[in-house]
Amino acid sequence: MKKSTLSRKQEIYRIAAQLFKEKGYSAVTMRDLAAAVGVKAASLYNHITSKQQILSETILHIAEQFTEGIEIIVQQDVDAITKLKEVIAQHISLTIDNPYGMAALNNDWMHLEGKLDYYLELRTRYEKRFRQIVIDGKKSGELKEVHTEILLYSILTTLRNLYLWIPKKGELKKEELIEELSITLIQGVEK
Amino acid sequence: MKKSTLSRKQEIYRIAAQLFKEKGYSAVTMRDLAAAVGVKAASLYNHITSKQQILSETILHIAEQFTEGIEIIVQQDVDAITKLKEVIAQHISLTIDNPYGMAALNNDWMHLEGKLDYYLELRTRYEKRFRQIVIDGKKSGELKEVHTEILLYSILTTLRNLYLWIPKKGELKKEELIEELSITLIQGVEK
DNA sequence: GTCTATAGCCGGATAGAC
DNA sequence: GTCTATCCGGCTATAGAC
Repeated sequence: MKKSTLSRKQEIYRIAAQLFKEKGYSAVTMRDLAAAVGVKAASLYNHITSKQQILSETILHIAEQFTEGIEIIVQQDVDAITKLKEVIAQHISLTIDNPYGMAALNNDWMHLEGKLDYYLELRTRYEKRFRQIVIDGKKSGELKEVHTEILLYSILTTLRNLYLWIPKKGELKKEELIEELSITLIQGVEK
Repeated sequence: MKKSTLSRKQEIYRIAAQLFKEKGYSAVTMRDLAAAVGVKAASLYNHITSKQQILSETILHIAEQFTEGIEIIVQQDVDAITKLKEVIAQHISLTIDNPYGMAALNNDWMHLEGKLDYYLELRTRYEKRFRQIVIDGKKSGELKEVHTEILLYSILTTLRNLYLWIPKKGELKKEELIEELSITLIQGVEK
């Protein structure tokens, strides 16, 4: 049946992403992956077409979600702080959904072979939307007059690396995390 | 002369760190490194002992600087906000000194073979000192009552990834960067 | 101190039996 | 759909000529 084939493929993708997070794409061998799945390396090829395709689908699926998401956020008729909070919430949601994929997105994008340009285009578009929110927020007086790129990258870096510690904080509810992280990133930590 | 041998070795280390930043340790071959240096792969071994040692020395040298630095900072008799600013300044200084080494420290530590445990010990010690500054700051009322780990990791992640964009911002002076980043991370971005 | 040649091993992927 | 066997190329590192 198609369903069982699909879930077998997805299981391989899921385990691959975990291994990619631990050692990076280049250091994970098909023999490693096969052992983690519980088969021999040759058997993987009944379900997948190549190692490269695992990486490519994993990364691009998430990158598309991010770029589509922020394009919806920027179009809304709300203030910049609200948009920033929605961006933070989107990062938290997507990271909770797929922390291992987030690791691949962050660390292994340069190993994309055929679709590197497409990935870079998605990332550039994402950063452009994010930057526009910051610029608008400074113009409207909602945000401080700090250097745009510093503000942009300091927030974005924290969000992009959430996968490093979110899995450990299973006890923290998603809504609490959004609230606390919004305070930390937007209002600062000083009382 | 010893001096020229040393600088040849250091040149190889420097170029290796640049390649490690671009593709990651595992994806950089000794042939890649040799080509970037301008010799054949076999010739590298007159100056270095192994690929692994390049990684190991690069990472541990920086990790030791961080851990030694924060141990001096925490011992000072100043308030928590001042200590936080000094930690930020240390990250900026060490990143400007060696941005490519910072990339290896962040992304390739898991490929350390013999000295992984030592690295992890240094990192744990560093995070422990940083956490203590946060806890003290909350106790003294200087810092908000947000979740300690959220505050810790959101600041630490931004600092650890400075190497990603600091090289591009060559026009920004170090003191300005320290000032602006301190504002962004500590006081927040909302006006 | 750099080179060519190569040892010895491991990589992704395929062929074909079951 | 999984297996064994294998292709073929690339990997780190060494040997030894120059």
